[in-house]
Amino acid sequence: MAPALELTVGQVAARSGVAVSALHFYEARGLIRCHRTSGNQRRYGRDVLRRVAIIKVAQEVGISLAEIGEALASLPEGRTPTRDDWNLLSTAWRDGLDHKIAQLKKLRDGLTDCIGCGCMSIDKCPLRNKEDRLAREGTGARRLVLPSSRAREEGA
Amino acid sequence: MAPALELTVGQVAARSGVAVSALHFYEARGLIRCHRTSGNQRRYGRDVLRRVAIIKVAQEVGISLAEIGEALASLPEGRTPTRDDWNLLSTAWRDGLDHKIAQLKKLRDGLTDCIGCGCMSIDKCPLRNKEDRLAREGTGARRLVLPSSRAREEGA
DNA sequence: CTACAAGCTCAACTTAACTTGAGGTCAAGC
DNA sequence: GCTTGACCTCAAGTTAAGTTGAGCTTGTAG
Repeated sequence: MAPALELTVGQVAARSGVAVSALHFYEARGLIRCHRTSGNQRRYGRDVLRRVAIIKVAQEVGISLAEIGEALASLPEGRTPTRDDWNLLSTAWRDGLDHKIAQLKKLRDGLTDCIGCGCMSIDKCPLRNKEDRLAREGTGARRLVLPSSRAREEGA
Repeated sequence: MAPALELTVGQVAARSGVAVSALHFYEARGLIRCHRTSGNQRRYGRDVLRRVAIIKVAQEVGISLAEIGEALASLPEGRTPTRDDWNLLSTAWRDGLDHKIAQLKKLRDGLTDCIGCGCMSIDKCPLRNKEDRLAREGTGARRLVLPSSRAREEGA
């Protein structure tokens, strides 16, 4: 059935499961790109589907569009990404993803620990103590950030 | 050093690392609770620290305050949570957390797979195909939801 | 060759999760 | 007993991530 090389915005929306308006939005934020027909309509290369898939999965685990955009920026806009291109993105995210996985496990197992300790002696709770320690290191919100963002903040 | 049994809002903010305004906000949303002094000032029990710790960690992995609130609602407000109370919360979240961990791993390993396949044949990419399949099952946004929310949506 | 679904732009609206500010109260130290 | 920093309430502002709607253009199927 030889699929078309180019996809319309509606086709991308249908295949990726995100709304057309969201695709426009992602484009405005520089996360995806397309070229235009002579009549000014968007046409997407097939790699946009993978980009959108990554955007969606990343969002589901609490990564902001800004951070996703940063990571996706390492991919070439003009051509289909090569193995090395994806490799770059992957290594840029690996640490952050591992960290998040650890956070989730800590939450899950922390709750288990809470059951174990019965939360009768709150000071011994690993979950609480971790946060308490963080609090002593400074004030204000400390959010989990991906390596690239962390580096940016430290540099500032 | 016999720590005080009750904490002021400022002390909770300092120890938990969240702003006073955020604590007020969580209270308005029913996520935490306190009693008042004769002068109308908030006083918190020590278990609020664990609640806030859970709120923070859960938020970091993309769980909404509404969902966190639902889970925390299973904890007793009037007394220090017992082993069974935490157990209830834990089992309510276990599936959702496992699912999120799987999503994160898929993202991490999916990127690895992309490197493996070089993304030359996009149709074989496990990440993209998963999304594409989802898209065929209906339109609109499909977000990862915790079991309780999922049940609520299905009931509506 | 024309109807009409699909696209386009741009501005305004929405929800979540807070923060900021104004205007006033409480309480601990000197 | 007063001053000063911590609290209080309530309203309005902010940022992220989209959605919705109005008004206009494109392109394809009959």
